[in-house]
Amino acid sequence: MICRALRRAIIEQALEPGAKLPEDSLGERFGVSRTIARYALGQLASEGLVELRRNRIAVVVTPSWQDARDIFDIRMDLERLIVRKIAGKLSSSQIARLKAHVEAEREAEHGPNAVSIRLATEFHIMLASMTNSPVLVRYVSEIAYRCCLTLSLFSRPHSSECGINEHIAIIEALQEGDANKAMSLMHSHLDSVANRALVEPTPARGRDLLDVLAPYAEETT
Amino acid sequence: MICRALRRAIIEQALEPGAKLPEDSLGERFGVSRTIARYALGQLASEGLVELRRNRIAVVVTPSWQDARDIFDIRMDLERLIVRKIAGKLSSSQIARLKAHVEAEREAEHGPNAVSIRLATEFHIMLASMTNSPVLVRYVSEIAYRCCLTLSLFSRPHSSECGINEHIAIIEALQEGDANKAMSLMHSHLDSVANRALVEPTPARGRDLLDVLAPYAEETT
DNA sequence: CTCTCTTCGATTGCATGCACTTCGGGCACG
DNA sequence: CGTGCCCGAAGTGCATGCAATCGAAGAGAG
Repeated sequence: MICRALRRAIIEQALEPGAKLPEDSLGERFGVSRTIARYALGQLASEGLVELRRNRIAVVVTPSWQDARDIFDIRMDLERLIVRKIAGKLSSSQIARLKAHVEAEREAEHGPNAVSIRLATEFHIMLASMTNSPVLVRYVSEIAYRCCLTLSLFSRPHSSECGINEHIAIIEALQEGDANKAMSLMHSHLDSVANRALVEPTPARGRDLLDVLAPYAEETT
Repeated sequence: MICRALRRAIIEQALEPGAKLPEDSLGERFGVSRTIARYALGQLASEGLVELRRNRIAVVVTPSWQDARDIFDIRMDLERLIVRKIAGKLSSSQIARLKAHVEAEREAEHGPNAVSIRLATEFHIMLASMTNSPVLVRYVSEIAYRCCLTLSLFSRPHSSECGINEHIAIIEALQEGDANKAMSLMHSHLDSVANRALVEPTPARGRDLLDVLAPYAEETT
């Protein structure tokens, strides 16, 4: 419960990376005791959204550039696996649900950026859930959520419009049962998201003093 | 700590699927309070090794046949990704560590079955860790551990000898830097493990009355 | 004015207490 | 002999208390 709320707050960037998450405050805010808040933090930590440091306040993770690349790599493989699994096997009601979701994406297109990012993410999770593979759903959810974080860090001028058309194309390929086409569409979709979004971080724009000084520190060691 | 111990107990089948895990007993056994035991159970649950039912004693999960297939599917993809990532990029010390591990596998070959299964599993996790991708390590670990459980359920006459030679072949392909060869070796390795191990459960041999009756129950709903 | 040390409030780590739920054995009854 | 019910023991869900730890602000020295 509180877990879900926290997760949403994080992926919609209401809590930006680095934000502190004291157990008391969370508990008080949600009307539960520290025990519950603590449990939620543990869950989120195991999903890689929260960083738990011993004896210190938990914080929203700040994914590194390397993390981002890793995660996108894995995501690419998993999502290709998903479309391969479900291509041509979707019921008409499932297709309808997908199309309805894309419609919702289009409506939110000019709304708040965080919402459209979340919707785009949920589209992928919806696809995953249609494989009826709980593990796959969990992994893709987790990875997709972390991609949200990453996108918020490394891509200021996010524009998701093109993504919507690609979603539609993927649905059509799935409907036709053309697994290879769907896989290559998904591939290029994710690839374009990654390349559009993941602009190599300008080392100068360090959010944190430590990050900026890291390369210099190496010389002195 | 207690988490690691429990995990090992589960994957070595000291605790077989369905075994009850009361918080008090665990805490007492490990000399900690319920709080810690409870936390460990939560972790293991999020790894899919333990099933947490509200107000009821936690139990070691009993993977279904369908779960097993799903997990092997995903594993196949992830492990192919791993060898693709590390082919030709391993240092000589890494190669040495891999070979040493295989040697350990060979030594344990005629020891207790559970140990050789665990070693075989750890070989794959070792490979994953060489990608330097924390997420990949976590997923493969989790999946591999669950495969242990699955193997213990669906394959009585387990023989891992052939697996050892395949491990060696994979190492050599990685050393040569032949990503495609390594991937196809890994593919056939996992495929043979899956097919050797995952004998379709004979419906008659229901461990549990509920399992047997499950298909019939659907009609009545 | 800056740097360091110290101290105290803030926060976590863990254990324990209490209320509620579930389980299992015994007992009455068919 | 089998079946249903009931109640005590066992176990979980959650809150809270206490000690240990961290960190930020303030005092003091240079």
